[in-house]
Order: sequence, then C-alpha cells, then structure tokens
Amino acid sequence: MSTDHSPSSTVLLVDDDIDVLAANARFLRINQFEVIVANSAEKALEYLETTSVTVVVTDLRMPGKDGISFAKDARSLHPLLPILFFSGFARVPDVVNAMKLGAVDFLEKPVDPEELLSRLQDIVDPGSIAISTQRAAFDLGDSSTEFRHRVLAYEKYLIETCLQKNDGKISAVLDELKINRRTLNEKMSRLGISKKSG
Amino acid sequence: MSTDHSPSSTVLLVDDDIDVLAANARFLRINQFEVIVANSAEKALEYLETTSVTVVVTDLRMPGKDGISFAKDARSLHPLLPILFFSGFARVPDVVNAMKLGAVDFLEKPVDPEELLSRLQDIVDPGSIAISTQRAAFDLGDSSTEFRHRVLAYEKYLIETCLQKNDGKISAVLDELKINRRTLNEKMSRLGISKKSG
DNA sequence: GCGATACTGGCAAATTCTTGCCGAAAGGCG
DNA sequence: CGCCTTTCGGCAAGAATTTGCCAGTATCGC
Repeated sequence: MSTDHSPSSTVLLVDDDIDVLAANARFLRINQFEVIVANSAEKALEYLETTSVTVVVTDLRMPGKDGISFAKDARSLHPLLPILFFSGFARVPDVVNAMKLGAVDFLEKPVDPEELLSRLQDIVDPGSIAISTQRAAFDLGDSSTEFRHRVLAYEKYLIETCLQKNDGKISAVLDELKINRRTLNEKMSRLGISKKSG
Repeated sequence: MSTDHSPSSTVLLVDDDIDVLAANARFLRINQFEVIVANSAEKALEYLETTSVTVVVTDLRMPGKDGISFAKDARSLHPLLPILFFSGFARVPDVVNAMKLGAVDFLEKPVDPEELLSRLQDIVDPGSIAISTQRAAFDLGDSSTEFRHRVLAYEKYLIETCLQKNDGKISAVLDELKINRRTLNEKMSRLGISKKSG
C-alpha cells in the first residue's frame, strides 16, 4: 500500500562510496524506483545534462565537487529538481546552506533505508504537497506568465492536491485549508475544479 | 551606510537565558534595532498576538514551549514573519525542521553578535531578499497552513524572485508579471516587500 | 536650475471576493 | 418513504482588492 508512487520515478543517487551506493540502489529498486547511480558529482552532472530525473539524492561530502556545489549546478540545469541531501558529521551551516539551496530534506548518515524510502515517497507521491514536479505547473511560468494566472494556478494546485489527498472529501479540504465552504465552492467553480478526475 | 536598514526594524528576541537576552538586546540596540525581549515562547506569543515585529530571533531549546513549536504558532499569527533560530547542540533534524518551517537562518550558540547583526541586516535590509522563507511557507504542506497564508506566501515569493531577477527594477517586474503598477505597490507594501536600493 | 526618468503614495470609485442565510439535490440507511 | 449527511448554488450585504488620477520625491545629466 505504501509503495504505489507514480509509475516510473527515477532517482539519481550520488555518493563517492560505492558500497553505500549499491546498497541504497538495491533497496530502492526493490521498492519500485528506477535508480541511476553516480559515484561523483561530476558524473552525476554529466548525466543530468542530457537527462532528467524525478529526484536527486546526494551525499554532502565528496572528493572533488561537494554536494552543495553539485546541487547548485544541478539546479541550474533543472531549476525545480527536488534534491535530498545526506551526510555524516554534517555541521549546522552545511545543513542550513543545503536547505537554503532548496533541499527538500536532509538525512544523516548512515542512512536508514526505510527512512530514505519514506522521504522519497513523500517527495514523489502526487498526494504529498512536498516540492515535486507538479510544482512546475505553477512555478515555472518562467517566461511571461502573468502574475494573476500564476497565483490562480497555484490556488488550483493547492485545492486539487488537497482534494486528491483527501479522496475528494470537501469537508476534509475545508478543514485542512481552513477555508470557508462557500469560498471553496466559488473557487472550485471559478478555477474549473471538479471532484472526480475527468 | 551599513546600518541604515529600514527606519524602525523591530526584533523580537526570545531566549530563556536572561543574560544572553540582555547582551544581545543591548548589542542590537546599539546598532539601531528596536528590540523586544521575551524569556519564554509563551511570553513572546503573547506579545505577537497584539503586535507585529519585523523579525523574530529565537532559541531552539527552551523550557516550556520550544523554538519549533513557538515558530509554528508565531507563523499562524503572522504567516510571513521571518524567523531566525539559534541553538547550541543543534542536531541535524532540528535544523532541518526549522528550515522547513521557514526559518530564514540558523545560527549556533554561542551567537557571535556581529554575525547575528549581519544576518539580521540581511533580512531587514532591502538589499537582500531572503527568499527561502517564503518558499518554505508555500511549499511545505505542513498540514496546518491555511490556504490564505500559503497563497500570500506564494505571491510574496513570486514578486521577490522577480525583483531579484530584475535587479530591483520595478518597471521590469511590472512588465514581466503584467501587473498594474499600483497593484504591485499595494502588494509589496501589504506583504512587506522592500526593494533593493542602488 | 531644468527636464527626463523612475518610483511612491493618497484618495476614491469600480470591481471582485468572501461569506452568512436559505433552500435544495443526491446518496445512504432503516 | 422519511431522515440524515454531505454538498451545491442563488442572493446580497460587507470586506477587500484593484486601479486610474494626480501629486510628490529622488536621481541623473545638461
């Protein structure tokens, strides 16, 4: 029941320790993720240059290019790419920097595979409101999307996500978003949201 | 010119250690900040219920309500309030949670006054825009965030990002977001956005 | 100083959004 | 079939936002 994330989520796993890489990759593959591995930031970037993935999981400390610097480059290639860091001996400023850079999460090494899996599912799962590819819908209006439209798109996204998460139960959405029922109705009709997927 | 942040920036300082409180307050006051102190989260919240401040600086570990919990409550009172944490012995998950909650920064205790000052100026100063806060605010679906607040946070994020991208040029933002000048002005003032000055 | 450019802000009318009140439709249940 | 729960929508008062008009400040180059 917990492993039914979207059909083909690809994880790019980056760590200089090949053993860690192999172990985690295997575990994630068992749990229905497609996994790409890279034992250096450079190789990972090479990969990202031509292909996109659903989420990146990277060590913070690596010989050569470190995780932060890697994340920056990765972000410039894919602005919305969710990045999850892990590291042993992480110091506070490292964590802060990673999060400021937009990390979705930060785990400590050694990584508990179950923990990692659970975080990844949170990220990938359409039901979760975590940073995910869906965000592109409203975030990457990059070029000349009007402010108004973007905000509406965001509202729509919020409501739809919440609806989905609550299995279409209006009352639950009402409660979760702390919004007046009448207002929600209005917005749904204005934004063209219907309860049942169609 | 380095200390000419907006006219009266009010800092709410929260720490259970009165000495720390006094020392930091004094230092910040010397540097043109208006400072309110509270030696417990509860007292700070009491204050925030009736009054607003520019930025909150709080210890993470406190007897009674801790920093994270305090920040959540503070956020529900003032959705866009920048919150800066500091703590000794902070563990990674603490930092991660704080940042996810939308902390603008996280300093280690003992706090270097100069460092704190510099960070505060970064936050308050029109020159630099701390986007991470807002991002977290609208990205993080941490259940109890109201619809309204999230939308506002998103608007703020959009505008600040656009401002930054265009080097603080209002006219460029106007053009890019296709928004009425007066409306942009209104929103900026409502959302507490200040622009970069030359 | 003067004009041009860029930005801000008060004011008020126009517009849009919010929300309580009330009635009603749909589905489940005994 | 009545009854209950859940959701929907018209209506209208009230609240909030948007926006045009107009004036004011600051900077820059001449």
